[in-house]
Amino acid sequence: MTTSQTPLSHEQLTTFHYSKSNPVRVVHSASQLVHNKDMDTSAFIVNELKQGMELAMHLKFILSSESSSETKHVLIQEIISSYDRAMLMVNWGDSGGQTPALAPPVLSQPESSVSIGESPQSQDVNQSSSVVNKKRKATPKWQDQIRISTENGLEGNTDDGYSWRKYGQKVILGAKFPRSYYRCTYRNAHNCIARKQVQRSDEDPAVFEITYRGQHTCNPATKPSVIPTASPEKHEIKQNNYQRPLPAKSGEMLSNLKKNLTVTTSDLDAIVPCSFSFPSASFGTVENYQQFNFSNEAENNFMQGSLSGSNYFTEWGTDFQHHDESNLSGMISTTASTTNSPLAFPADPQDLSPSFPFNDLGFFI
DNA sequence: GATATTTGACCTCT
DNA sequence: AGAGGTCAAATATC
Repeated sequence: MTTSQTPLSHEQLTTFHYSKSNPVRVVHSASQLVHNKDMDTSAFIVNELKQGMELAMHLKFILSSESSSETKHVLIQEIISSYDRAMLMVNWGDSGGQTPALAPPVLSQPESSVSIGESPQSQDVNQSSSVVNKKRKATPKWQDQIRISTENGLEGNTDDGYSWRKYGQKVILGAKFPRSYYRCTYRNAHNCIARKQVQRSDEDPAVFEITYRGQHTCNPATKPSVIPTASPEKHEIKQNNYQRPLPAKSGEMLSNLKKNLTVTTSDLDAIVPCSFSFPSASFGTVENYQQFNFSNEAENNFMQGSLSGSNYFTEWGTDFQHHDESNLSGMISTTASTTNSPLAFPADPQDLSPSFPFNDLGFFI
């Protein structure tokens, strides 16, 4: 047996959570979805502190209104996590850096109001930020960790726009559901080292925890426009009649959509910052974010279901316009927690809720 | 036939 | 030794 896989000097770990039952959409982390290698630690710290300030100000605004306690709680959580991350970065910088200079610190993930089962993997990641973490495999350098709990009504939406090939499944000790292992379909063709793990939450089977390792070095342009067939829960998907790729028409629509949604991630080895490009249409909620990036079934159901073509965006706009308080909290949470990735914000500030106060604060650097 | 998935075995790490 | 991660042959699907 040979191991053809090149050891990763830098890896990216990004964890997403999917839930169709969580009442609040929360990005648990403001980690660097868009991680720019040029963005040094101090910049991250500044970002986090700034984010915390913005959140605090918004909380103040919220407190003076009749907002739900849930919204307040989310804001508080985000503020705490923001400052926590900043402190971690400071500590990390002082530690002399076991982590390579280019690798951002592993970010702690304070539990949010959305209860999500932590996998051993993510626990390791969390611990590694503040405690000397002895991970197996030469201590991978986690660059990112993003967690999203979102309600979208679409179960098992774990597609991120990339094409994955399942290469293993493992029963994890203490976990009710097995963990599935995927790697980029273009691993051989393009030497793409991206991998991901998908595990269903014990606590909430509707929640999928997706952990990304490594970044895609394959050329996204070479990716097929059809939806990857890989699924963490194949049996379920079959039950949901999601066994086949999208119909050609839907695939084409998706392709067009994805032209506007460029997700470029790269390993630090490749020194290519992650970047997202979205159309000027509404963007900023986790829901939106997820619908675009993480919905395998979502894309399918989405296309086959109620939406067609540009409705994808229209729905967002509608969603924004009708966001109630709790949804707003999700938006705030999302935008706040992705401060480090400015591209995660709506391209147009108008896309934010009218009551969204960040517009006035020069949130963008 | 090509490609993807399944799954038992093996490898690495703690 | 045990757990997690990966490989690769067998199998399934297109």
